[in-house]
Amino acid sequence: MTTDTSKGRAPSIRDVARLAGVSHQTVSRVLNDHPSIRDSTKARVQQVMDELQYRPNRAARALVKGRSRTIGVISASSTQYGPASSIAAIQDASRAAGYYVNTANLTSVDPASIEAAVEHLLDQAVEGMVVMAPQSRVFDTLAEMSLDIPLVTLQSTGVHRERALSVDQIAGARLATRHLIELGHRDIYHLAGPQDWIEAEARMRGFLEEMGAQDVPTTAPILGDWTANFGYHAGRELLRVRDFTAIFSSNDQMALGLVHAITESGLRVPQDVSVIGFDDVPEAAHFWPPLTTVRQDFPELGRRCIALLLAEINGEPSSGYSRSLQPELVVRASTAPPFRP
Amino acid sequence: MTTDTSKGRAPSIRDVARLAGVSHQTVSRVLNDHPSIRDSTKARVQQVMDELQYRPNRAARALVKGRSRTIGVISASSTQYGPASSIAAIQDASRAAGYYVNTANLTSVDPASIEAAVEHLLDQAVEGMVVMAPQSRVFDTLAEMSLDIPLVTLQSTGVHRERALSVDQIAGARLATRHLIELGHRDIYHLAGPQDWIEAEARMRGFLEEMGAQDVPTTAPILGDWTANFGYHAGRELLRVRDFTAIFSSNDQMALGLVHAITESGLRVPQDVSVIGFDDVPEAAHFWPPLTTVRQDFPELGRRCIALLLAEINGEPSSGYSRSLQPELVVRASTAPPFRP
DNA sequence: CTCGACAATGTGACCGTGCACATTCCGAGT
DNA sequence: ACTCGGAATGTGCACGGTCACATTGTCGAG
Repeated sequence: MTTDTSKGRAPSIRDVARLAGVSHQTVSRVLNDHPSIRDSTKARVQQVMDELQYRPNRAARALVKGRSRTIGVISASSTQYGPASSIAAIQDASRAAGYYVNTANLTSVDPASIEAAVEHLLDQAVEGMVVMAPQSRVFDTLAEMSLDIPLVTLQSTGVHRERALSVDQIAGARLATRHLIELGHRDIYHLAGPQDWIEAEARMRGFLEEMGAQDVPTTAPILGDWTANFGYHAGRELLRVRDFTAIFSSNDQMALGLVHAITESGLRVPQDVSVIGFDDVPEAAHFWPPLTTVRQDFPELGRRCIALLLAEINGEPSSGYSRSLQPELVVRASTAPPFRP
Repeated sequence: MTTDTSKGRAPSIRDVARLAGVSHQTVSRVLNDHPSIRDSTKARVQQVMDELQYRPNRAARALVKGRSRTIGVISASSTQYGPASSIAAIQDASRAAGYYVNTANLTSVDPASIEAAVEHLLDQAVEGMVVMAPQSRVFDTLAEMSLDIPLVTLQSTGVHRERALSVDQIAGARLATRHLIELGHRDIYHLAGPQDWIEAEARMRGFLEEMGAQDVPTTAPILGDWTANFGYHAGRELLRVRDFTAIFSSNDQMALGLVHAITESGLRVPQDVSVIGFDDVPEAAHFWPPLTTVRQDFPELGRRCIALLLAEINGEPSSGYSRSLQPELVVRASTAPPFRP
């Protein structure tokens, strides 16, 4: 007779049941904290489970319950500070809630690539999805696929049926712009992000709104690609004209490139040109000069995102969280009143 | 009679079988590309699958096969550029190979937290694990847990039984140190990472080795915490003595902080002090001055890691990959010959 | 014409867990 | 003593695939 669990397979509830002298169902009840189990029975079963190093089989449970306890994350640019912070928070929050997280990276934003990522997650039978791909095209593609699981998006406009959660980019951009105007600047450029990024568009809108509200004439924003490299080259280009005293960059990396170009040309930040960024990456405080910027709380975003998603998955009333987080102006040394000869 | 798939549950192979007029086993064979299936049959089945939007149930398959097709990643500091890049590459490579990835973050390095992360992944029945937590304590804890699944580690010494894969940190550190010595520096400080990080220790070793090999006397390295903030404060401290002409920082962030402190004190990089970093984060080229550093190919590391892990999972002969990647010196403007009065 | 080999397909059991529905046990109420 | 009811536990099946083992069909060799 088979005395041991030496069958190669991991022990199952029936193995536990046999050794504990109960039925497999009783073991199942112990696992699920059923109320009417005698304490002595429960203890005995649990002891056998420890001895056998029993571990419930998730696949079997998922099969019978029809639920995978897994959520999917679709993310572009997950190597960047902001998204990476949010993802880390999402993973922590999910794990705390007993959910597993499966991430699919988007290498490009063409529909085929997006569909592949979604299919990958659906194969996993994810119960919900978080989308952290800020290009508007992604959402168009997603909308066409008509998924029937809850969907929460970060960094989106939320024009489709999905729940959107984000830091208020427009408010942040207005904060940055107002700061420059209040310092006395009138000739302000905006170095924006890529046109099809929702966040880039929102920040640009905030910039234009605030400039309009304060009656400051504006020039057309420059469209960048988020990289320090682009900021550097845009800066060199801009310096050939030099009809400005301040630049609002749509993220910190491009601001870094701008400062690089400005410093290299012999001008000084902030005496000759003020530069303000967006995001407040951890290094921004140590750029030279330390960068004035707008801080976003990425981890909090990730946590709220999971709270919202899990609530929707479990059909709970939507939690009292506000859908929009407020960004915060961080004034450092890269902005100052304009020099007036 | 149940005409449709309107049972609420997703369609199963039996639903497909019924509509296609075959047995469920034939459907299973179509799914698994069994050779002896008539083309006409295969086409018919596939058509029904499309109509029903049939999607194989991973849980059921995992249950019967006893394999989850999932690998786990344990990672500390996943918000940093290096680890984040490797993780992204790991996810891409795994997806390409038909595997799913589950990530667990380490918020702290105490044994309880590590065990919790491992348990979380084990609950998922992962077939292999990647560990990207560079503190040596993590590996000690892991070794005690005696897992019986393949384990590949990045950034480790590989003294335990697991496979280790990493960029050759010692060689990189020697590269950086030699660069400074060749420029003519003799009074060189090393700002190291935290003592219990394997990489920090390796870089420190490389530094000391090269200094020794070139017969340059050394001072004791300073132990930092990787942050720009620490670099800044260490720099301020160091400047009170000023008995050096160059500093080799164990990563780019701390180098940034160093440069901040040096510049702030009125000295210039590289004329008065040369600074060299490690990692080559994308922004390093636009620090002021652009940072000389040592580049590591993080994505390649992730890819090789998965190649190695999957080979081990599938019992294949270990691939021809070398276990160690060579880093590369990137000379920019933050290093120069020392000023001699 | 028969037989065998192989291609094409079908049948039933099984993986580990949870659910619906028994069944047994035991004490309280009448 | 007898019924009743709820607590404690057991029985068998279902979930959606795959596997081992039939079963049938087809065709060429002897």
